[in-house]
Amino acid sequence: MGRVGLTTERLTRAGAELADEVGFEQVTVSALARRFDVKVASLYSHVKSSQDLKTRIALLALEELADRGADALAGRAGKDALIALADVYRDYARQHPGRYAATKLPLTPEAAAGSAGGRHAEMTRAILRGYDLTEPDQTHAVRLLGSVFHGYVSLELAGSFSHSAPDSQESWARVLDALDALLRNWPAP
Amino acid sequence: MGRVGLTTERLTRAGAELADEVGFEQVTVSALARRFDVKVASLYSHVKSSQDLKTRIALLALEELADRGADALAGRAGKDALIALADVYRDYARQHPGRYAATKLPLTPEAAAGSAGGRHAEMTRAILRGYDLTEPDQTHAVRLLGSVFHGYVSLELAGSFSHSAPDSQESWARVLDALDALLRNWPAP
DNA sequence: GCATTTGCCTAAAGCCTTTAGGCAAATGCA
DNA sequence: TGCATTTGCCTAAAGGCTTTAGGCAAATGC
Repeated sequence: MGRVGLTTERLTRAGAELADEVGFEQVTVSALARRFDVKVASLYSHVKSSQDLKTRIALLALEELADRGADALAGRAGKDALIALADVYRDYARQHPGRYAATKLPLTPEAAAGSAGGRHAEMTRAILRGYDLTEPDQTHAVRLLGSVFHGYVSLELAGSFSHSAPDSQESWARVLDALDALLRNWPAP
Repeated sequence: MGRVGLTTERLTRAGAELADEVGFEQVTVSALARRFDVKVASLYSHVKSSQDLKTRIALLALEELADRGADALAGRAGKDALIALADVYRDYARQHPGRYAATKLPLTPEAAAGSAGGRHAEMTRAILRGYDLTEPDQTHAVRLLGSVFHGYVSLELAGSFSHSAPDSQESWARVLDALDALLRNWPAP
Protein backbone atom coordinates (compact mmCIF):
# COMPACT_ATOMS: atom_id res chain seq x y z
CA MET A 1 0.00 0.00 0.00
CA GLY A 2 1.25 3.47 -0.79
CA ARG A 3 1.22 6.37 1.57
CA VAL A 4 -2.00 8.12 2.28
CA GLY A 5 -0.53 11.35 3.55
CA LEU A 6 -1.54 11.21 7.17
CA THR A 7 -0.87 14.28 9.20
CA THR A 8 -1.74 15.44 12.68
CA GLU A 9 -3.65 18.24 11.03
CA ARG A 10 -5.64 16.00 8.71
CA LEU A 11 -6.37 13.53 11.48
CA THR A 12 -7.68 16.30 13.68
CA ARG A 13 -9.95 17.64 10.94
CA ALA A 14 -11.21 14.19 10.04
CA GLY A 15 -11.74 13.52 13.72
CA ALA A 16 -13.86 16.64 13.97
CA GLU A 17 -15.97 15.53 11.02
CA LEU A 18 -16.32 12.11 12.54
CA ALA A 19 -17.42 13.69 15.80
CA ASP A 20 -20.16 15.60 14.03
CA GLU A 21 -21.33 12.42 12.35
CA VAL A 22 -21.28 9.93 15.19
CA GLY A 23 -20.82 11.99 18.33
CA PHE A 24 -17.67 13.12 20.09
CA GLU A 25 -17.79 10.22 22.53
CA GLN A 26 -17.61 7.80 19.64
CA VAL A 27 -14.49 9.31 18.15
CA THR A 28 -11.89 6.64 18.33
CA VAL A 29 -8.43 6.10 16.92
CA SER A 30 -9.75 2.91 15.37
CA ALA A 31 -12.66 4.60 13.65
CA LEU A 32 -10.37 7.25 12.30
CA ALA A 33 -7.96 4.65 10.93
CA ARG A 34 -10.87 2.95 9.20
CA ARG A 35 -11.85 6.25 7.65
CA PHE A 36 -8.39 6.61 6.12
CA ASP A 37 -8.27 2.93 5.24
CA VAL A 38 -5.12 2.54 7.20
CA LYS A 39 -4.03 0.34 10.08
CA VAL A 40 -4.66 1.66 13.56
CA ALA A 41 -1.05 1.69 14.68
CA SER A 42 -0.20 4.06 11.85
CA LEU A 43 -2.04 6.87 13.52
CA TYR A 44 0.16 6.70 16.56
CA SER A 45 2.98 8.42 14.71
CA HIS A 46 0.75 11.47 14.40
CA VAL A 47 -1.20 11.55 17.63
CA LYS A 48 0.14 10.51 20.99
CA SER A 49 -3.01 8.82 22.18
CA SER A 50 -6.75 8.75 21.95
CA GLN A 51 -6.82 11.48 24.56
CA ASP A 52 -4.40 13.57 22.53
CA LEU A 53 -6.62 13.23 19.47
CA LYS A 54 -9.67 14.35 21.40
CA THR A 55 -7.84 17.28 22.88
CA ARG A 56 -6.75 18.40 19.42
CA ILE A 57 -10.33 18.22 18.19
CA ALA A 58 -11.43 20.27 21.18
CA LEU A 59 -8.79 22.90 20.50
CA LEU A 60 -9.78 23.05 16.84
CA ALA A 61 -13.44 23.53 17.74
CA LEU A 62 -12.62 26.23 20.26
CA GLU A 63 -10.63 28.11 17.61
CA GLU A 64 -13.35 27.79 14.99
CA LEU A 65 -15.90 28.97 17.45
CA ALA A 66 -13.78 31.92 18.52
CA ASP A 67 -13.21 32.86 14.88
CA ARG A 68 -16.91 32.85 14.20
CA GLY A 69 -17.52 34.87 17.33
CA ALA A 70 -14.97 37.49 16.34
CA ASP A 71 -16.56 37.79 12.91
CA ALA A 72 -20.00 38.13 14.40
CA LEU A 73 -18.95 40.78 16.88
CA ALA A 74 -17.18 42.95 14.35
CA GLY A 75 -19.04 46.24 14.08
CA ARG A 76 -21.71 45.35 16.59
CA ALA A 77 -22.42 46.56 20.10
CA GLY A 78 -25.02 46.30 22.80
CA LYS A 79 -27.94 43.95 22.32
CA ASP A 80 -26.95 43.46 18.73
CA ALA A 81 -23.60 42.07 19.78
CA LEU A 82 -25.19 39.97 22.51
CA ILE A 83 -27.52 38.29 20.06
CA ALA A 84 -24.83 37.85 17.46
CA LEU A 85 -22.44 36.05 19.79
CA ALA A 86 -25.20 33.99 21.34
CA ASP A 87 -26.33 32.87 17.91
CA VAL A 88 -22.81 31.91 16.98
CA TYR A 89 -22.71 29.43 19.84
CA ARG A 90 -26.16 28.07 19.18
CA ASP A 91 -25.72 27.77 15.43
CA TYR A 92 -22.33 26.15 15.79
CA ALA A 93 -23.72 23.61 18.21
CA ARG A 94 -26.55 22.77 15.84
CA GLN A 95 -24.35 22.58 12.77
CA HIS A 96 -21.49 20.78 14.49
CA PRO A 97 -22.79 18.91 17.51
CA GLY A 98 -19.72 16.71 17.78
CA ARG A 99 -17.32 19.63 17.65
CA TYR A 100 -19.48 21.52 20.11
CA ALA A 101 -19.40 18.58 22.50
CA ALA A 102 -15.63 18.58 22.08
CA THR A 103 -15.42 22.12 23.42
CA LYS A 104 -16.69 20.78 26.72
CA LEU A 105 -13.82 18.33 27.10
CA PRO A 106 -11.99 19.13 30.33
CA LEU A 107 -8.55 20.38 29.35
CA THR A 108 -5.36 20.19 31.34
CA PRO A 109 -4.19 23.60 32.51
CA GLU A 110 -1.47 23.61 29.82
CA ALA A 111 -3.89 22.72 27.04
CA ALA A 112 -6.35 25.29 28.32
CA ALA A 113 -3.63 27.93 28.35
CA GLY A 114 -2.86 27.31 24.69
CA SER A 115 -6.52 27.23 23.74
CA ALA A 116 -8.91 29.85 22.42
CA GLY A 117 -10.61 29.82 25.80
CA GLY A 118 -9.20 33.23 26.56
CA ARG A 119 -10.62 34.67 23.36
CA HIS A 120 -14.06 33.44 24.34
CA ALA A 121 -13.93 35.12 27.70
CA GLU A 122 -12.66 38.27 26.05
CA MET A 123 -15.54 38.31 23.57
CA THR A 124 -18.09 38.10 26.33
CA ARG A 125 -16.35 40.95 28.11
CA ALA A 126 -16.42 42.94 24.88
CA ILE A 127 -20.19 42.61 24.77
CA LEU A 128 -20.46 43.90 28.29
CA ARG A 129 -18.68 47.08 27.33
CA GLY A 130 -21.97 48.02 25.70
CA TYR A 131 -23.59 47.94 29.12
CA ASP A 132 -22.87 49.85 32.23
CA LEU A 133 -21.20 47.34 34.48
CA THR A 134 -18.10 47.69 36.59
CA GLU A 135 -16.10 45.08 38.40
CA PRO A 136 -16.87 42.78 40.10
CA ASP A 137 -20.32 42.79 38.52
CA GLN A 138 -18.80 42.56 35.09
CA THR A 139 -17.20 39.26 35.97
CA HIS A 140 -20.42 38.00 37.50
CA ALA A 141 -22.16 38.93 34.25
CA VAL A 142 -19.50 37.20 32.16
CA ARG A 143 -20.12 34.05 34.15
CA LEU A 144 -23.86 34.39 33.83
CA LEU A 145 -23.71 34.82 30.08
CA GLY A 146 -21.35 31.89 29.72
CA SER A 147 -23.68 29.78 31.83
CA VAL A 148 -26.76 30.69 29.83
CA PHE A 149 -25.12 30.15 26.45
CA HIS A 150 -23.60 26.88 27.46
CA GLY A 151 -26.60 25.69 29.44
CA TYR A 152 -29.24 26.57 26.91
CA VAL A 153 -27.37 25.12 23.98
CA SER A 154 -26.56 21.92 25.85
CA LEU A 155 -30.11 21.39 26.99
CA GLU A 156 -31.48 22.15 23.56
CA LEU A 157 -29.04 19.75 21.94
CA ALA A 158 -30.06 17.10 24.43
CA GLY A 159 -33.63 17.56 23.29
CA SER A 160 -34.91 19.03 26.53
CA PHE A 161 -36.87 21.75 24.76
CA SER A 162 -38.09 19.84 21.77
CA HIS A 163 -41.09 18.11 23.22
CA SER A 164 -43.13 21.02 24.46
CA ALA A 165 -44.39 24.36 23.25
CA PRO A 166 -43.35 27.05 22.63
CA ASP A 167 -40.70 26.54 20.02
CA SER A 168 -37.14 26.61 21.28
CA GLN A 169 -36.30 29.33 18.78
CA GLU A 170 -38.87 31.57 20.40
CA SER A 171 -37.58 30.89 23.90
CA TRP A 172 -34.06 31.64 22.74
CA ALA A 173 -35.08 35.03 21.43
CA ARG A 174 -36.99 35.87 24.60
CA VAL A 175 -34.19 34.63 26.83
CA LEU A 176 -31.81 36.97 25.02
CA ASP A 177 -34.32 39.81 25.38
CA ALA A 178 -34.41 39.08 29.07
CA LEU A 179 -30.62 38.97 29.40
CA ASP A 180 -30.35 42.29 27.60
CA ALA A 181 -32.92 43.81 29.95
CA LEU A 182 -31.06 42.37 32.91
CA LEU A 183 -27.72 43.76 31.79
CA ARG A 184 -29.24 47.20 31.32
CA ASN A 185 -30.75 46.94 34.75
CA TRP A 186 -28.24 45.01 36.80
CA PRO A 187 -29.28 44.98 40.47
CA ALA A 188 -27.12 46.64 43.09
CA PRO A 189 -25.68 44.23 45.70
CA MET B 1 -16.73 -18.72 46.23
CA GLY B 2 -20.03 -18.15 47.94
CA ARG B 3 -22.64 -15.69 46.80
CA VAL B 4 -22.07 -12.03 47.32
CA GLY B 5 -25.68 -10.94 46.98
CA LEU B 6 -25.53 -8.96 43.80
CA THR B 7 -28.64 -7.07 42.90
CA THR B 8 -29.56 -4.55 40.26
CA GLU B 9 -30.21 -2.13 43.09
CA ARG B 10 -26.87 -2.68 44.80
CA LEU B 11 -25.00 -2.48 41.51
CA THR B 12 -26.66 0.80 40.70
CA ARG B 13 -25.80 2.29 44.08
CA ALA B 14 -22.23 1.04 43.93
CA GLY B 15 -22.01 2.38 40.39
CA ALA B 16 -23.10 5.79 41.61
CA GLU B 17 -20.43 5.74 44.32
CA LEU B 18 -17.86 4.67 41.78
CA ALA B 19 -18.93 7.51 39.52
CA ASP B 20 -18.36 10.01 42.31
CA GLU B 21 -14.93 8.56 42.94
CA VAL B 22 -13.55 8.16 39.43
CA GLY B 23 -15.95 10.04 37.19
CA PHE B 24 -19.07 8.90 35.44
CA GLU B 25 -17.22 8.26 32.19
CA GLN B 26 -14.98 5.78 33.96
CA VAL B 27 -17.84 3.70 35.33
CA THR B 28 -17.45 0.32 33.79
CA VAL B 29 -18.97 -3.09 34.29
CA SER B 30 -15.46 -4.39 34.85
CA ALA B 31 -14.62 -1.84 37.51
CA LEU B 32 -17.87 -2.61 39.28
CA ALA B 33 -17.16 -6.35 39.20
CA ARG B 34 -13.75 -5.68 40.72
CA ARG B 35 -15.40 -3.68 43.45
CA PHE B 36 -17.59 -6.64 44.38
CA ASP B 37 -14.69 -9.04 43.88
CA VAL B 38 -16.70 -10.98 41.41
CA LYS B 39 -16.21 -11.99 37.77
CA VAL B 40 -17.39 -9.55 35.16
CA ALA B 41 -19.87 -11.89 33.50
CA SER B 42 -21.72 -12.25 36.77
CA LEU B 43 -22.99 -8.70 36.55
CA TYR B 44 -24.75 -9.40 33.29
CA SER B 45 -27.51 -11.25 35.10
CA HIS B 46 -28.38 -8.02 36.85
CA VAL B 47 -27.76 -5.33 34.25
CA LYS B 48 -28.38 -5.72 30.56
CA SER B 49 -25.32 -3.84 29.42
CA SER B 50 -22.91 -1.12 30.28
CA GLN B 51 -25.37 1.37 28.84
CA ASP B 52 -28.13 -0.06 31.01
CA LEU B 53 -25.96 0.37 34.09
CA LYS B 54 -25.23 3.97 33.24
CA THR B 55 -28.87 4.70 32.59
CA ARG B 56 -29.80 3.28 35.98
CA ILE B 57 -27.22 5.47 37.67
CA ALA B 58 -28.60 8.48 35.82
CA LEU B 59 -32.15 7.68 36.92
CA LEU B 60 -31.00 7.23 40.50
CA ALA B 61 -29.23 10.57 40.48
CA LEU B 62 -32.22 12.33 38.95
CA GLU B 63 -34.44 10.92 41.71
CA GLU B 64 -32.05 11.88 44.48
CA LEU B 65 -31.76 15.35 43.09
CA ALA B 66 -35.52 15.73 42.76
CA ASP B 67 -35.97 14.54 46.34
CA ARG B 68 -33.51 17.10 47.60
CA GLY B 69 -35.20 19.76 45.55
CA ALA B 70 -38.61 18.93 46.94
CA ASP B 71 -37.25 19.09 50.48
CA ALA B 72 -35.59 22.43 49.85
CA LEU B 73 -38.68 23.93 48.29
CA ALA B 74 -41.02 22.92 51.07
CA GLY B 75 -42.31 26.03 52.79
CA ARG B 76 -40.38 28.46 50.64
CA ALA B 77 -41.44 30.90 47.97
CA GLY B 78 -40.05 33.69 45.83
CA LYS B 79 -36.36 34.43 45.96
CA ASP B 80 -36.01 32.13 48.93
CA ALA B 81 -37.24 29.22 46.88
CA LEU B 82 -35.12 30.21 43.92
CA ILE B 83 -31.96 30.20 45.97
CA ALA B 84 -32.88 27.01 47.76
CA LEU B 85 -33.40 25.03 44.56
CA ALA B 86 -30.38 26.52 42.87
CA ASP B 87 -28.23 25.56 45.83
CA VAL B 88 -29.57 22.05 45.74
CA TYR B 89 -28.24 21.62 42.22
CA ARG B 90 -24.93 23.25 42.94
CA ASP B 91 -24.34 21.43 46.21
CA TYR B 92 -25.31 18.10 44.73
CA ALA B 93 -22.91 18.60 41.84
CA ARG B 94 -20.10 19.45 44.23
CA GLN B 95 -20.81 16.61 46.62
CA HIS B 96 -21.55 14.05 43.91
CA PRO B 97 -19.81 15.07 40.69
CA GLY B 98 -20.13 11.63 39.15
CA ARG B 99 -23.83 11.37 39.86
CA TYR B 100 -24.32 14.91 38.63
CA ALA B 101 -22.55 14.07 35.39
CA ALA B 102 -24.85 11.06 35.14
CA THR B 103 -27.90 13.31 35.12
CA LYS B 104 -26.65 14.70 31.82
CA LEU B 105 -26.65 11.31 30.12
CA PRO B 106 -28.96 11.50 27.12
CA LEU B 107 -31.90 9.24 27.86
CA THR B 108 -34.10 7.40 25.41
CA PRO B 109 -37.62 8.80 25.33
CA GLU B 110 -38.87 5.80 27.31
CA ALA B 111 -36.23 6.16 29.99
CA ALA B 112 -36.84 9.89 30.13
CA ALA B 113 -40.56 9.30 30.56
CA GLY B 114 -39.94 7.08 33.59
CA SER B 115 -37.41 9.47 35.07
CA ALA B 116 -37.68 12.26 37.61
CA GLY B 117 -37.17 14.74 34.79
CA GLY B 118 -40.77 15.83 35.03
CA ARG B 119 -40.41 16.57 38.73
CA HIS B 120 -37.48 18.85 38.00
CA ALA B 121 -39.42 20.86 35.46
CA GLU B 122 -42.32 21.04 37.88
CA MET B 123 -40.13 22.37 40.68
CA THR B 124 -38.84 25.17 38.50
CA ARG B 125 -42.40 26.05 37.57
CA ALA B 126 -43.30 26.05 41.25
CA ILE B 127 -40.66 28.68 41.90
CA LEU B 128 -42.06 30.86 39.17
CA ARG B 129 -45.42 30.92 40.88
CA GLY B 130 -43.81 33.35 43.27
CA TYR B 131 -43.29 35.74 40.39
CA ASP B 132 -45.74 37.36 38.08
CA LEU B 133 -45.27 35.51 34.83
CA THR B 134 -47.86 34.11 32.48
CA GLU B 135 -47.46 31.80 29.53
CA PRO B 136 -45.51 31.71 27.31
CA ASP B 137 -43.08 33.78 29.36
CA GLN B 138 -43.28 31.29 32.19
CA THR B 139 -41.95 28.57 29.91
CA HIS B 140 -39.22 30.85 28.63
CA ALA B 141 -38.27 31.53 32.24
CA VAL B 142 -38.28 27.82 33.08
CA ARG B 143 -35.84 27.27 30.26
CA LEU B 144 -33.69 30.17 31.32
CA LEU B 145 -33.47 28.96 34.90
CA GLY B 146 -32.67 25.44 33.76
CA SER B 147 -29.96 26.78 31.50
CA VAL B 148 -28.37 28.90 34.18
CA PHE B 149 -28.41 26.18 36.83
CA HIS B 150 -27.06 23.58 34.47
CA GLY B 151 -24.63 25.89 32.74
CA TYR B 152 -23.18 27.49 35.84
CA VAL B 153 -22.76 24.23 37.70
CA SER B 154 -21.16 22.53 34.70
CA LEU B 155 -18.72 25.33 34.08
CA GLU B 156 -17.86 25.57 37.75
CA LEU B 157 -17.30 21.82 37.96
CA ALA B 158 -15.08 22.02 34.90
CA GLY B 159 -12.99 24.59 36.75
CA SER B 160 -13.86 27.50 34.50
CA PHE B 161 -14.37 29.86 37.41
CA SER B 162 -11.63 28.66 39.69
CA HIS B 163 -8.66 30.50 38.25
CA SER B 164 -9.82 34.05 38.50
CA ALA B 165 -11.33 36.43 41.02
CA PRO B 166 -13.90 36.90 42.35
CA ASP B 167 -14.73 33.70 44.13
CA SER B 168 -17.25 31.48 42.38
CA GLN B 169 -19.39 31.46 45.49
CA GLU B 170 -19.76 35.21 45.25
CA SER B 171 -20.66 35.10 41.56
CA TRP B 172 -23.24 32.45 42.29
CA ALA B 173 -24.94 34.63 44.87
CA ARG B 174 -24.92 37.65 42.59
CA VAL B 175 -26.14 35.64 39.60
CA LEU B 176 -29.09 34.48 41.69
CA ASP B 177 -29.73 38.06 42.81
CA ALA B 178 -29.75 39.03 39.16
CA LEU B 179 -32.11 36.23 38.18
CA ASP B 180 -34.49 37.22 40.95
CA ALA B 181 -34.44 40.82 39.76
CA LEU B 182 -35.03 39.68 36.22
CA LEU B 183 -37.99 37.51 37.16
CA ARG B 184 -39.55 40.39 39.09
CA ASN B 185 -39.00 42.60 36.10
CA TRP B 186 -39.47 40.37 33.10
CA PRO B 187 -39.43 42.46 29.91
CA ALA B 188 -42.49 42.66 27.69
CA PRO B 189 -42.03 41.17 24.21
C1' DG C 1 23.04 7.24 -6.68
C1' DC C 2 23.23 6.34 -2.04
C1' DA C 3 22.10 7.29 2.91
C1' DT C 4 18.77 8.79 5.86
C1' DT C 5 14.37 9.84 7.25
C1' DT C 6 9.64 9.06 7.25
C1' DG C 7 5.29 6.56 6.84
C1' DC C 8 2.60 2.75 7.18
C1' DC C 9 2.71 -2.19 8.29
C1' DT C 10 2.66 -6.64 11.22
C1' DA C 11 2.66 -8.48 15.80
C1' DA C 12 1.36 -8.66 20.32
C1' DA C 13 -0.29 -7.53 24.97
C1' DG C 14 -3.80 -5.52 27.90
C1' DC C 15 -8.37 -4.09 29.06
C1' DC C 16 -13.52 -3.78 28.28
C1' DT C 17 -18.02 -5.84 26.59
C1' DT C 18 -21.03 -9.38 25.86
C1' DT C 19 -22.84 -14.15 25.12
C1' DA C 20 -23.06 -19.20 26.12
C1' DG C 21 -23.04 -22.87 28.93
C1' DG C 22 -22.05 -25.11 33.63
C1' DC C 23 -22.08 -26.18 38.57
C1' DA C 24 -23.43 -25.54 43.12
C1' DA C 25 -25.95 -23.02 46.64
C1' DA C 26 -30.49 -21.48 47.88
C1' DT C 27 -35.31 -22.09 47.76
C1' DG C 28 -39.72 -24.34 47.52
C1' DC C 29 -42.65 -27.90 48.00
C1' DA C 30 -44.12 -32.58 49.34
C1' DT D 1 -36.44 -33.90 55.69
C1' DG D 2 -35.52 -34.87 50.93
C1' DC D 3 -35.70 -33.76 46.26
C1' DA D 4 -36.47 -30.64 42.25
C1' DT D 5 -36.08 -26.25 40.60
C1' DT D 6 -34.37 -21.85 40.44
C1' DT D 7 -30.86 -18.66 41.00
C1' DG D 8 -26.19 -16.82 41.29
C1' DC D 9 -21.68 -16.72 40.10
C1' DC D 10 -18.12 -19.10 37.30
C1' DT D 11 -15.25 -20.49 33.12
C1' DA D 12 -14.61 -19.88 28.28
C1' DA D 13 -14.43 -17.39 24.26
C1' DA D 14 -15.03 -13.90 20.70
C1' DG D 15 -14.73 -9.16 19.27
C1' DG D 16 -13.31 -4.29 19.73
C1' DC D 17 -10.24 -0.39 21.20
C1' DT D 18 -5.51 1.24 22.86
C1' DT D 19 -0.85 1.32 22.79
C1' DT D 20 4.07 -0.21 22.09
C1' DA D 21 7.85 -2.45 19.45
C1' DG D 22 10.09 -3.46 15.50
C1' DG D 23 10.34 -3.83 10.23
C1' DC D 24 10.34 -2.59 5.33
C1' DA D 25 9.87 0.39 1.59
C1' DA D 26 8.92 4.93 -0.31
C1' DA D 27 10.39 9.67 -0.14
C1' DT D 28 13.95 13.02 0.63
C1' DG D 29 18.45 15.09 0.74
C1' DC D 30 23.12 15.45 -0.42
